[in-house]
Amino acid sequence: MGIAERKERDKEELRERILIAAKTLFLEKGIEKTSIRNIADLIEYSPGSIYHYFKDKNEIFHALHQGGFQQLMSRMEVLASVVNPMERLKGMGAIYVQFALENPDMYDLMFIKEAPMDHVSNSNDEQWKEGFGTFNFLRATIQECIQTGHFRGHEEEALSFLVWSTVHGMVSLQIRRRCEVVLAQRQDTIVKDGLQEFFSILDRLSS
Amino acid sequence: MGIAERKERDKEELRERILIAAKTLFLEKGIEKTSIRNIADLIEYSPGSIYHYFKDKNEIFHALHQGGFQQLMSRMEVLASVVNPMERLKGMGAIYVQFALENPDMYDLMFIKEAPMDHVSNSNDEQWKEGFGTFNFLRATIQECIQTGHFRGHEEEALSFLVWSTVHGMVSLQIRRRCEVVLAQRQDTIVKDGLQEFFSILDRLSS
DNA sequence: ATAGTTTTTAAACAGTGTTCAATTATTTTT
DNA sequence: AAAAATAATTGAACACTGTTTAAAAACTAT
Repeated sequence: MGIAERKERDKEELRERILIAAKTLFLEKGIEKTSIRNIADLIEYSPGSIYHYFKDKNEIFHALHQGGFQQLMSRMEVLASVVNPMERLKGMGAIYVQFALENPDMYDLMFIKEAPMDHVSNSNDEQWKEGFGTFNFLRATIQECIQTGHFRGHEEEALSFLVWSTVHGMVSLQIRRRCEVVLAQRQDTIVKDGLQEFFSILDRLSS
Repeated sequence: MGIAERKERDKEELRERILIAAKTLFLEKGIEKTSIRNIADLIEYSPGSIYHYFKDKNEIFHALHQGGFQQLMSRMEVLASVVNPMERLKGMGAIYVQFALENPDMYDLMFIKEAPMDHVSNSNDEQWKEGFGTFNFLRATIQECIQTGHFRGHEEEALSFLVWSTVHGMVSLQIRRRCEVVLAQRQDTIVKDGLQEFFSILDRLSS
């Protein structure tokens, strides 16, 4: 029964090729301008055949944005060795912002675009449902901070959401070009400067 | 020469009718699903005629999102009577979040969608370029806070951006449905809870 | 009434996501 | 090896999209 396995592998391989083509085009032109026909052209298949591997266009981009989470999570892993939870927390913020600014399109797909979320709510998506590892990592770190006497009087879950929101807010205003007009002269540094302000606030809260 | 004026008024009136139709459909179905043909159907004109009043689809939504800023700004005006800058700052946060949660589609258009920004960068848009009133109001308030001894050691512009980012982050994660999966059981209250955490941090910073 | 100007329209262009019957390729059974 | 069954692939079609443009209609000025 090795044939069935080989066919399985072939199918998986083509699926992967579709994903790679989609990612290439998406990073070049963005989601909206990447059409099924573009993807089909690139892998030299007909447009219809793609629908044997993915239910629709959103499923393709949902699959792509999963890879992004793995990337982000693996970047966070260097922080496992940081024992001080407050330092680890700041490290997470720095890595998060850096990831977003270095991969704006992928970040957009992961945290801003609505396209992939249609799929998350429909099919009970393991990668999301049972965790979203990065956010749980943040929660665990903040819990540790609280246990070591920081953030007195704050509640872990809501504070975690607030911290996430703060870094997300900065990078998403930048990515979606809301700084261009209002902070034109400081566009390039404003996110890093804002992050520094955030760090100094965190420091002030810990004592 | 009253005829030319009447024609001017007629033209302005149809422009307004297009805008109203666009807003109606946009709030019903979202930007992407609102087509020029939909708008034309609603005002009982041909699709082509719309292009005599607006350069393209983005210009229509750019015009719409201007109205949103006026709405938000007028909500902020009740804070003019609040003399304590720290109280005014918290009031701004509350009003901002409330506006976003009550008008999620308009907020989306104003601060998340990329569509209207294409137009902002091209034509030098007065409403934006010479101000974006709400952000300047925030900056002025924070400057006042600093002058009255709060936020010692912080820089006004970067801190203003950070504050804006924090509230924007919370509401945009909510609007773009990133709380559904990761904070499912607390979806309805998490933004208000996060805002409370934020306020208590601000309080802690002022003493 | 005629000429000139604006406004409005229908048709066309080039594209989109998606579906589906028909074709081709491959595997299994006889 | 030939025939039957299964799976993969295709091209055409459907119902849309934003936008352009030449022609028609409506209106104003002479």
